[in-house]
Amino acid sequence: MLTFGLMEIAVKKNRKQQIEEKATALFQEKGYAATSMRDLANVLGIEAASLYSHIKSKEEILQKVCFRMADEFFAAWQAVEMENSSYAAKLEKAAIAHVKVITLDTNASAVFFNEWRHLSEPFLSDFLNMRNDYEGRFIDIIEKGMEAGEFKTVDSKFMMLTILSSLNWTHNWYKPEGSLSSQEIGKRLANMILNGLNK
Amino acid sequence: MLTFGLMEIAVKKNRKQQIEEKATALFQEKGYAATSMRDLANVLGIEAASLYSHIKSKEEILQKVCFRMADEFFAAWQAVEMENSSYAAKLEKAAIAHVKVITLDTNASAVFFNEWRHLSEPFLSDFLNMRNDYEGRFIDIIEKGMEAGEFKTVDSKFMMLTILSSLNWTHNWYKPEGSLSSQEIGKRLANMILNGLNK
DNA sequence: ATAATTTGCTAACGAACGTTAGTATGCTTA
DNA sequence: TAAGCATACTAACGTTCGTTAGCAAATTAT
Repeated sequence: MLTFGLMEIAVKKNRKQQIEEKATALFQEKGYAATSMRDLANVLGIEAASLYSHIKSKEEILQKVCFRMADEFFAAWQAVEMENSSYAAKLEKAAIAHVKVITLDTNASAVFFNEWRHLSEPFLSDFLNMRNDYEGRFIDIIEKGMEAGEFKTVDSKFMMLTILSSLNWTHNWYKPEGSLSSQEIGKRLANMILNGLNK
Repeated sequence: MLTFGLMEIAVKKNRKQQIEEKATALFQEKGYAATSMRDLANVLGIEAASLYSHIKSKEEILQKVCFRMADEFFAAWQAVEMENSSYAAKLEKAAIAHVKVITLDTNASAVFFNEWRHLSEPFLSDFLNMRNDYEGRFIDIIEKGMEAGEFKTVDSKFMMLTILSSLNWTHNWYKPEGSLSSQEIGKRLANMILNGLNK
């Protein structure tokens, strides 16, 4: 059967990818520290030692997930820089882009948000520097929007933390089969952030 | 020396409490699974086995922290039920009360928010039921505020998740020595939620 | 004064941990 | 057909894990 043959090839060519995928799901569910290599092997139907034909270490998986997600968040920012009307529009673009990255892989996002502290140096410092840089971009929009008289004069860092917490939390409840698209969720969150709940 | 004598007594009377406090700090810092009883003992300057003169198990500490925090969140809700003007005012009261509980112990809050999944049954189910109940109270305010024409007609669950994510995130950045009081933070968050960032 | 409680120790338990070494099999490529 | 690569195995390593048993000293309560 041709399809079967192709599937077999696909499976074999991507065994490492498969390991990372299952590991990501386990890290999301039980946490990095509480997930054992034997747990992971069990999900894949192999022995724990066999994993090491494909990966260097448990932490290598965590590193891959964390830095791949970081890359994706930065890459998605392109859409924000192309927005040239208002800062409100820029913020909406940022929200949509950010949420889009999260919804494309909620498991990896959960690991990115919750398990990064298990990175060892120098990865931990690199990670925190990137996060700082990223958060700075949000602060930038808020402050420029304030200077332009578009936004209320507020504590920009406080506002960034509030905004990002709302956006990031989507990883915890978004379901691809739900009625809301990723884009729609980003729009609604941006609307909430900009206009609030009051009528 | 009198003071020393009193300190000694205080220390001994509260050794269990002291263990829970240090454990909470470690769970916050490294996560529950990555914190060993030997880590904990080391912080207290004793042997790991000595901990078991005071506690039944590692998980017992987690249970205590999680359910004490849950109790406090529910207790703080009294203030919300006394508010009888608008639903916006009710929501502000809820935000202030919620943030107040978090800021009184950010370490315990972090454990409450991030480590509950390591609870075993039946504690895990109990915990999730309580959380569901609590979230329902926020949904209730939002929906009644919508019916009263006070709030925009929105997805109430979506809104609850967005609001609570902002409130909960304070555990991650609040510092008692900072310039904002707990009350002030609650007010600002409520204002953000109700009116948004737009001028 | 004595009993009870609190606090801590050493030694050790079985289990689980991440990982390595060495080997075997089958598929892909030259 | 041979070489190389992908995949997985068994066996085991040293380490760390949460926890128990049994004992000892000091403090507190009766």
